[in-house]
Amino acid sequence: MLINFIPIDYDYFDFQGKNYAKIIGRSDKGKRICLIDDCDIYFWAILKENVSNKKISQITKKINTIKVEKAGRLSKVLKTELHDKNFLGKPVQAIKIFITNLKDAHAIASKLDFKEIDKRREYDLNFVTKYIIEKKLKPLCWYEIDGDTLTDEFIGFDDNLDVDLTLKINKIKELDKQEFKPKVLAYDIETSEFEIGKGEILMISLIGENFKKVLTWKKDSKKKFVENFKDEEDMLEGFVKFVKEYSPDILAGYFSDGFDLPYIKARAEKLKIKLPLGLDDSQPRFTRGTLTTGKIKGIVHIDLLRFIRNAYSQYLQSETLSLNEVSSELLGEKKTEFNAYEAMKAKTIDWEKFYDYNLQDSILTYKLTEKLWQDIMEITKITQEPLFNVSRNTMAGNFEDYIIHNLDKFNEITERRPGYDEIGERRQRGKYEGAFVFQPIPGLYENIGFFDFSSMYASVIVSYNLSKSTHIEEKQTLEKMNRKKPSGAFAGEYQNKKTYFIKKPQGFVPILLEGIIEKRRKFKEEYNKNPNQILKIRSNAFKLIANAAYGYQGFFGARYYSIEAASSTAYFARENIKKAIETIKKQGYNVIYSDTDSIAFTLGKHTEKQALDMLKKINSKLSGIMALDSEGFFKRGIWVTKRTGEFGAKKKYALIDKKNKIKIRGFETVRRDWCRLARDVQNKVLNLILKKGNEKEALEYVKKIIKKIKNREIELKQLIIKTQLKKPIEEYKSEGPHVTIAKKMKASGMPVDIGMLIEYYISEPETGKKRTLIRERAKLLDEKGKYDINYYLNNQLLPAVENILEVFKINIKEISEGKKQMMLGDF
DNA sequence: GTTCGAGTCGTACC
DNA sequence: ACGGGTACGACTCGAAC
Repeated sequence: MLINFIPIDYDYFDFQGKNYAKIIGRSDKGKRICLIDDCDIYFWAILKENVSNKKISQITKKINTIKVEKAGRLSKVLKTELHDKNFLGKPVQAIKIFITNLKDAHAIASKLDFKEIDKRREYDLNFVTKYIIEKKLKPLCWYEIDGDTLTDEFIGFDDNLDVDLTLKINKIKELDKQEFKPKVLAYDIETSEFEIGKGEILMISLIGENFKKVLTWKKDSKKKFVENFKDEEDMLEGFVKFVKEYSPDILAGYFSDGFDLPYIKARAEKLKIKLPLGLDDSQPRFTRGTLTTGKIKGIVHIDLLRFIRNAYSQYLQSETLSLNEVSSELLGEKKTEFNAYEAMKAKTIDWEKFYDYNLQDSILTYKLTEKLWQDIMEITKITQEPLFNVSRNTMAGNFEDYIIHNLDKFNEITERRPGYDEIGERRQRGKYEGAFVFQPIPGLYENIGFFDFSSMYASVIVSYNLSKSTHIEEKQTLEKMNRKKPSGAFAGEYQNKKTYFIKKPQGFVPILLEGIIEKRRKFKEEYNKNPNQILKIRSNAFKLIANAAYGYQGFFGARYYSIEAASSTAYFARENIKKAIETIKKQGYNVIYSDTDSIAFTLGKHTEKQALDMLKKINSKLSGIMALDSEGFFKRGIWVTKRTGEFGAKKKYALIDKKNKIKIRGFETVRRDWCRLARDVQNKVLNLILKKGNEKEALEYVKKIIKKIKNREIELKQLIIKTQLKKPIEEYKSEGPHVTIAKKMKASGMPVDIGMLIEYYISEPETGKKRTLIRERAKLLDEKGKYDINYYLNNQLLPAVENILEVFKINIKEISEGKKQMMLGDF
């Protein structure tokens, strides 16, 4: 039987002691299909150098007899084969050991204690990853499947499986077809308490295509979309029923790994009911760890917050990743305004409003899933790991998956994941020197050019062949190359010592990374010729993965960890940027700033064309695939002094382009832990100065605001300070204002959780007290009190503007105090 | 009791 | 435990006076 099929969810099962893959997906007719496939299970024993053939056959014989009995299961070695392979770029002889059940790979591997065996590898890859690599049945790609309906051996296997058809795979053929729109169901719950399982689930909303429901047992409603149930138990069963009827490919929530799904499970357990959400009626399973993840068999549970946090957040302006802010930025739509907590506390709940509110959350989640689907799908296709993992992976994790799924091209055996001890050692290793940041001279500059290296760290890794498998110690270099100077190597640096990387052959990590950069370049070029959304998303997906390579190699949890490669990446980046700065200076330009991969300079008497010609010249001399781009030319820019000392502050500047578009970096304006007033006034000041080229209007404006603060004309809303609670209250060694407020909140029964933004304002000190700590004056928003004029002047407004005005030799602090004296004099 | 530098903490840049 | 280092700046804490 032939069908066109797209794999969506992967799982495996044991049958008569063997592992089989179970793949859930759709046919091109929209039918839900389950495929069963077998797959060789094996791992590798890498032999030491120069082991004799006689010895190898002796070992092999012994290996063939290994048996392990575990968990009532007898696992054994099926056969062995000797192969020429590569490990970390070096040729090795390795025994391929075929076994019956992957679950026992660890146990069998630990029995291989022959002194001729150097390393054991790939017993730590999971079945699904191995299966995808072996059979090339990649997630979210279309295939023509030649399969058989189940024969005697599997009969009855799919009796309890909610699919239209189950086939056992014979042959797989990849198709060109690309498009796929999954069936998505978004969900969201509302509860009476925040702590998981503590309160009741009041309602659950569901949104699909032409499908909207709010399930509740609290209060009957005439709204068409509200389904009434007699109690919570009944509602939860109704939830399962609706999900099963809708039969989605994806069940999407927002923070649903950490809240909605665990809550539903906790309540079901408490009420002693089952939650057979899986296609095989299994219940959701949770993995433990710092971050819980909820898995449903056959349906891909996606927590959009996880994806956004890992893949997207660095490109968002939102100050928090709350559903409200993210939706507002990405969709231009907000949550329904309704304070459930307040309403419940006051016991005056407008249930109709509450239902609308609950529904809107699912609507936003559904729309966000639609909006981000192409991104998730592209990354899934590139890394070839199942959607469930990709939607939760960090970008470094995605980069590692990409490597693992492409190692067969290099005949490479996969390196193992570091163990507990190894991670400990890696974490103890000292840090290394990072990026170069130019010390700016404060001032207002005109006609500024901005150059930056494109994907600098990734292109350094490729250009200097920096990776675990290409790294060599100095001694080795000298010996192997039989030279006094290691000219066959790139000399990097780690902790002030030279460390070397072979120039040739190119390592597999740099090769793979070069491929990613190359594809990114290609799709970007295509997009520029023919702008369409898919090309943009595709180019962006490759960019995201490329940019994770550097962090990956320096990350202690990486299979291909190389602190020397990471350190040397930063080192070569520094060398390159400094050299570019020197070149630009030599051409008569004034370099005013540089951070990591960018350089700002004033044109002076040069034209833009001359600057671009210089750019070409610089590019022609750069190593490998490195490239310096022009980011653009700006009318004006401002750099200020540090608060302490007379030097220019790094990572703080503002620019205005020819279209009067302003770009602000590092200033309080873009910091969420400053009050709205200080941020807005600073923003206005920067705007006025950059647009006009002088400070006059800005100064008048600031004076006006100072007066307003002194006259208590500022609304409290403008004075709220928001600080995130980063750890449990008890763990703070030093108690800042936000910790004090968090304590207060907890004491009054308000929900306080790690990650929360704590909001407060600073009130006047009690009379008589001379010196008080800020935290003693910090107050909750609904606590009565007068805002502290001095605090908001001296700790918020003036610090935000004084360094900017100082560029024009204005001392706003003196002006402010002078006014104060005058005012006092008025009385 | 006040002063001041070190340490803690949060947030931003790239 | 779930990418990296660089940097600013507020605020607390505690030693030194």
